Amino acid sequence: MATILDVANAAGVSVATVSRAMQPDGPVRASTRELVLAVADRLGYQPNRAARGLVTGRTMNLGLVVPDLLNPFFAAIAKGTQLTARGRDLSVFTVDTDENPADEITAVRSLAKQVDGIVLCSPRIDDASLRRLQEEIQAPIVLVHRRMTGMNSVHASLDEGMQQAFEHLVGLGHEVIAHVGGPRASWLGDRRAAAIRAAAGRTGISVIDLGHVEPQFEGGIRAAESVRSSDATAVIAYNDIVAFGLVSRLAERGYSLPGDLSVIGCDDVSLSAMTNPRLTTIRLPKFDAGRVAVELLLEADHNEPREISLGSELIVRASTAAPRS
Amino acid sequence: MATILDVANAAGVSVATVSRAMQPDGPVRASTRELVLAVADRLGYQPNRAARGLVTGRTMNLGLVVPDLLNPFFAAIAKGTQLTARGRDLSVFTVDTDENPADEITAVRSLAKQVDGIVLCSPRIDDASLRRLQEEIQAPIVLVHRRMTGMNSVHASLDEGMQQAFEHLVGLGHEVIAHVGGPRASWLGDRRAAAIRAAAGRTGISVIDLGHVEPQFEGGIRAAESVRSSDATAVIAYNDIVAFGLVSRLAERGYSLPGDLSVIGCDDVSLSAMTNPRLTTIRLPKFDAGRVAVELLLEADHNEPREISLGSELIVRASTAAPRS
DNA sequence: CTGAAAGCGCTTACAG
DNA sequence: CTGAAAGCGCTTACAG
Repeated sequence: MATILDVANAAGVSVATVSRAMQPDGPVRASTRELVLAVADRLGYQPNRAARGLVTGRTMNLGLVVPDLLNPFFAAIAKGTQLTARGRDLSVFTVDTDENPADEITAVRSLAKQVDGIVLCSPRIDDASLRRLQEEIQAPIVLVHRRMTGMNSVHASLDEGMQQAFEHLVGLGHEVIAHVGGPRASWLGDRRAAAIRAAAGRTGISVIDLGHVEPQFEGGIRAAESVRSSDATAVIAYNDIVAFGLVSRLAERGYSLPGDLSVIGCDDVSLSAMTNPRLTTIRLPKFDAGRVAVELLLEADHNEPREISLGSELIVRASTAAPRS
Repeated sequence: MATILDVANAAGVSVATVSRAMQPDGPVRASTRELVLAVADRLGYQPNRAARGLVTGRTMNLGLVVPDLLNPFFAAIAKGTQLTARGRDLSVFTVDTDENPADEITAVRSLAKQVDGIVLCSPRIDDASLRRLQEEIQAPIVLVHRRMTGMNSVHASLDEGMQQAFEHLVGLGHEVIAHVGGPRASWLGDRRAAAIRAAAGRTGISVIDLGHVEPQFEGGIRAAESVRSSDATAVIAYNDIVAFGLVSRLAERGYSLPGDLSVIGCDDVSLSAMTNPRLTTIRLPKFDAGRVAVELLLEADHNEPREISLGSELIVRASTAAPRS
């Protein structure tokens, strides 16, 4: 709990000099810096960042808001954000809103004063609220996996991955596939639907829309029945977790996968490579999305927001195969 | 970016009065508070917590240090910590050390000044370093899933769960089981080994020690061979992830689970209920561990550290069955 | 290169 | 109940 004054006294200099010595390029005589640093080290002095932030206006803190840390997709983004931030000597406040949209607003508001910027991950709030929030606070925000004109964002383009998925399926001999969608009116959901339409059009595969489910394991369970009663020989699920639910229920119903049905997930969550069968999925940037978000934040120009689009790619594993003829 | 002075001016009172009005039980006339609060609300005033912390000595921030957010076990603990903290109006700095012990020390040090306490989760550093760290900083630390005399901690007792696991196996008709251990010299690992010895002794089951593997999916893959060549009809894995690796490789080798082999994991990570077959596992407190850690931190008495032990329980799912006779 | 002083946004005795 | 003032730990013009 040594303070800058303690160091100054012990070193026989003023606090101003200590302050300068602590800065890599502060104007101090080399020998003075050496002395100060030695004393600081001996006393275990760590500058109080809050006090520093008060005067510099830079807190050296970042805020990270995610809907659910238990969702490995967000955990990966959080990890990317953390590690990148730490590499730049930034601390990060993480808040898990537990999928509660109202909490996103609260979180951003309370974070606003104590951070230099906020990474807002897949916000569930509507466009209007989002825009209002942005105008209300002064800290720059960067959106992850959501886009909004006038705001900084980094998101994934699903197009490449989806196109690859369709080509993969066509190559295997599939002709009709089903799509199990996630929550309605989710930004990512809309993007996904568009990517599917585009890929379907290009490959000539026909797509059966099986409607929307909650983006959880249970959603997949619930969708299994409609998949069974459809003519599809393959199914693309909203995300990996939904795919797991699908696979699980189908297996219980006696399906042998991938022989009886090919399943493709989305996200490439770490567990996708651990299930049985291992899941073929469309990999979305997670760690990288977090990394880029931090970089964007640091060079954010409020007047000229940037939208960064990262790619996606199909990861072929064992849950897809040729259909039974 | 309204400041307390802005509010004071707009309300025609002093900053002291604004400050008091913002505190639930501050000594202000009711009508004054009403006025101030209205003005504050209109201006979107949010007190600067860093400035407040500077004078009160309470930052209203907590630090959370975990080895790996991608590990769903730690993600759950992080979530429990977050949500509990938020319920008490505390913000939490999260740092992911990426399994790097040295970073634990760095993280705790840099956090020390800006938080009221630190939740240190499953630290990988050795006892001596841990103790040194504790003495070096002034902020209270509470250990999660690690115990150290003289420090606050919340950890899980594996005894109940392990006993239940053995009884379950005995009831099914198993007589010899294998144990795949995790990293040597891990605190939790030692506890686990002790719990197994105790349970084995009580139930009369004989245990084959299959050595240590990395606590990852690959560890399970690697252990599969020795499991196959052993006489065990059931296996207890270090954690769920290792169990997944085991199951995966065994399935590839043509094993039908649980008929050919019963598998029990540990942790009850969310994915355990999503795999095929669903994993029987020993549930360890995760969310609750995080919650209790925060509570402990708030009432922490440096002079009289407390050690809280939470229970464990067997969750029977589909990866265990009677052995083929 | 160095120090004295002002000030960042708040809270809290101290007076009234 | 309210205000003026001091002070939390720092940084940064401003002088030297």
